[in-house]
Amino acid sequence: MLARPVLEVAPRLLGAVLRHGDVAVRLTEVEAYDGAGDAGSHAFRGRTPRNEVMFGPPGHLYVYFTYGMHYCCNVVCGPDGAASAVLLRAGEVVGGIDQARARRPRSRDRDLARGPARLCQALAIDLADNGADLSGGPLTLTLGEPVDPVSTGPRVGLRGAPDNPWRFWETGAPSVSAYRPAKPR
DNA sequence: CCTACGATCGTCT
DNA sequence: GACGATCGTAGGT
Repeated sequence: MLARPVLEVAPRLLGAVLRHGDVAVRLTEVEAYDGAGDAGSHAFRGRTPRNEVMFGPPGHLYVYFTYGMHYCCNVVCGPDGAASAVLLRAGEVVGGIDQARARRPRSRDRDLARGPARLCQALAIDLADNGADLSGGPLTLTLGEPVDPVSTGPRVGLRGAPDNPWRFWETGAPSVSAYRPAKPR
């Protein structure tokens, strides 16, 4: 399934569960990054040490560090070498909630994984998990039943990329991240 | 609810 | 040397 085209995979990841140790998050919001031809993608300017996992086989986790303090994670998908990936933007904690609360002590439950960096915090994902195989082991992604209805809209925080509706979320889910417009400069 | 701003450092030009 | 697939807080409506 993850080897299908990214625009097909992304909405199917809604409802999937990502588990890391005891904490499990059910995904409610994702964004598609469509390979080296996508101006919004880290892969747009070619392969670099940071993004090399994106260019590998599907089913692995691409983790990056940003703003000097946050991690975000993606599921690599599409055929091997396509460099496409799905950013995991938000979800709801469905397992290990005590541990997730301990990692984000000031969050209300619905906010524990509401946002890509918060999701990584709740799941304790960092660069040590870059490239991890999601088919088993400590980090596991389990697909669920298709979610319906699904809403779509523009991706968050991008500048200089076409305004494609490549953000997908479960309609009405309370854990969907708050929209933040791209910061003007 | 909303908008504004600072934190903080790896990555790429 | 500029910028970033963000977040938490502060303050206004």
